[in-house]
Amino acid sequence: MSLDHILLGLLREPASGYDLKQIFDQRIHYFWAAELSQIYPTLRRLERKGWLRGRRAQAKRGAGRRVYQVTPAGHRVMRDWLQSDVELGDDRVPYLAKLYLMDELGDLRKTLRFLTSLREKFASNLAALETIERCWAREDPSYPDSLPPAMFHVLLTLRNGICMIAARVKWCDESIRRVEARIAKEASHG
Amino acid sequence: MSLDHILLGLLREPASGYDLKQIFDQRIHYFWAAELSQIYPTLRRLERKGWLRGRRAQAKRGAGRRVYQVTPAGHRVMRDWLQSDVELGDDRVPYLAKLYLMDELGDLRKTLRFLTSLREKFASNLAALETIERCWAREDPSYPDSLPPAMFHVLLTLRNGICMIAARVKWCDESIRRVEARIAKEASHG
DNA sequence: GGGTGCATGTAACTGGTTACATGATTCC
DNA sequence: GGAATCATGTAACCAGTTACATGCACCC
Repeated sequence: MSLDHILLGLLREPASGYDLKQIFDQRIHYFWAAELSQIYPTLRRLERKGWLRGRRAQAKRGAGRRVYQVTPAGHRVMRDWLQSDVELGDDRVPYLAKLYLMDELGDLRKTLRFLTSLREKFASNLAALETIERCWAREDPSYPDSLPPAMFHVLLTLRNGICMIAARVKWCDESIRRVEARIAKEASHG
Repeated sequence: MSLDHILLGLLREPASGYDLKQIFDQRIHYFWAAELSQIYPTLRRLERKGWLRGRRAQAKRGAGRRVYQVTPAGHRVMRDWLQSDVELGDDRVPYLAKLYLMDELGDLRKTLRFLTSLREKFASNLAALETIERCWAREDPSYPDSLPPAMFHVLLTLRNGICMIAARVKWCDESIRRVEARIAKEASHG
């Protein structure tokens, strides 16, 4: 279960469940998601296993917060995971499933609209990631080659996000051209 | 639930659960997976809903097989799904989670080995998809621009698979270069 | 007094995996 | 007789989502 290991990894810095949710949403959303309702019980479980230690702390507002930190045992578990075999992740891609079956509609203009809407979404995701990259480059004029060690691995993953979404946008453009060409052909000798 | 709709879509041609499993594994593995233990109960459920009709048929070997076909009601459900909003799918990418946290190991050679092994896997996936594309091109000299309508949408998804995996390989290469450069720098003024 | 943000949780459900169980037929 | 392939299923489990519940504090 990767979520366990990700939490263990992120908790080198002490943090609460709420803090971790922010990290998921703001910093690593392009490769992992987690809901609070999954994070809280998972933290409790990892604590019971002795991989985390939680302690009460003061909240900015409201009642107390519970801040966790990884234990030496938890740290070992995480390091072992880091060195275990590569897991590729499953590729269930709903938009491809739809597209694959879309000839059923017998209307290429619908396919065109579908691809256009996809492209829009991908393009806005891409813009968001590129903004992050630009911020980094602005803060550090030597970007990307003299980053501190801790940031270097983050850079590699961010670059993955950017490369992948850029490839999606490019594929949308290629596909849109193909569909348009086919529509034009249908119209001319249709 | 996309699996329902995918099965409905694939069952324009009558097929058994076993047949469908072959289709998942051989034809659409690059965007969807399903186990027999999920397929069989799902088919039963869709039949109870009146979206499929199953009938007994003779098996090549062994006992009888059960062959399903979509009903008009099921067909409508699938068409509605095709025209519903784009679903992007979640991106939980275990290999990026690992890489993100891998500075923890404090050894760039481990990162390098990780990326090399990743690249190998992606490259072999890419080769498999490109083989499919080459077979198509061989069978049809006008590939990819004069495909029959039913195949056109399949082409678009296959191209997505190829573009995405190619982008992964390219990102691995970019990353490997970056890691090597950093290792070299460490060694020279280390 | 009401909205927003901080903060933690539970319960029911869904989608999917792993392991197990069964049995016929064909090929070696 | 044994392995491979065809063929269908059940049960237990796991990961993750959605909906719900609670409550404090600060600002308007």
